[in-house]
Amino acid sequence: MPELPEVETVVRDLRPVVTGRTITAMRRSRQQLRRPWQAAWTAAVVGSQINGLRRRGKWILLDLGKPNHPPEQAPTPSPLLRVHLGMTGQLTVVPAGEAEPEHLHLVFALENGTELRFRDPRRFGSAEYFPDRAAVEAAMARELGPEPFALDPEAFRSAVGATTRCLKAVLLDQQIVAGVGNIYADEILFRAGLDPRRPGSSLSAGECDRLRTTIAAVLERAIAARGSTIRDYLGGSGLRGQFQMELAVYGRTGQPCRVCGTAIVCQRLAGRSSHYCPACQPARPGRRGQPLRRQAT
DNA sequence: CTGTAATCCTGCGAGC
DNA sequence: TGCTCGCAGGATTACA
Repeated sequence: MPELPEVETVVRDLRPVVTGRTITAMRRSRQQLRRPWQAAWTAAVVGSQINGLRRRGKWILLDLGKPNHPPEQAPTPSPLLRVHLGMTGQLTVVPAGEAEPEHLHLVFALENGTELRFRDPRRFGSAEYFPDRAAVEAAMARELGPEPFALDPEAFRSAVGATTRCLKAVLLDQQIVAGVGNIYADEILFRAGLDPRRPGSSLSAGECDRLRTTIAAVLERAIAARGSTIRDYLGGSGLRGQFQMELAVYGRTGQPCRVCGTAIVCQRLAGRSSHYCPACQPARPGRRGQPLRRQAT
């Protein structure tokens, strides 16, 4: 399930092999993705040059432009291709002759004989074309919170303290911090020693700061490991991630906590399966080390 | 405001 | 061993 570390890995893998390339042709499967591909987009994309590849939250942004027309001299606004990997999306660059896998939905032929391919078995992902990059970025600035590595301490304390929603819901809220999904939310809360059920407003300033620095630390560590491959995820170069080996709580229901040996609990929070150690993540501050013997439901 | 649940979708594992 | 069923969840939307 691609979250920020997985998306960042894809972007880092692909950036050197797609930047400066020109899209010479495009084809797609008959099946629609999460958001429909408009017929007019294909004509707009073909002939474009990929000027850059970026990540914002869990979104992948491809800056497009016309060859020999630098963005600042372009007569029209600079276009953008925006991709979301959803649950099972894979974005890779391969030689054009390579055998086509199942569930291949978008293929962009590049002028150097390679192809940028979007594969997504579950079709939770999306790809959209926007003629005006600035408009999309303005919309994303409104809808998405800050990147986790640039969190303002005071603004973060204020956002977390202002809500009674549980910490799990807070971390999944892309408006509070962009890029965290279910796996890393659980891992972050474990490493911060915070119970995922606690309301945001119950955190002390110190706990809030600890949560903020742990978000960045866990995501950085996961990026260094090229993300987590639970089942489907592949990086842009087709490699699996390695962070799944380091997961402390996610997917470890009933297994002993790696720190204290207490059985990891799984409970549904914010509509998602949430894993935590009842001893290392005490329900109330200052009760560290007291096993709660809570049963999974 | 907050939570819950349905929606999209396929693959897989548990259970019978 | 083969079937059904439930679950996995990111973003969005509807509703209690």
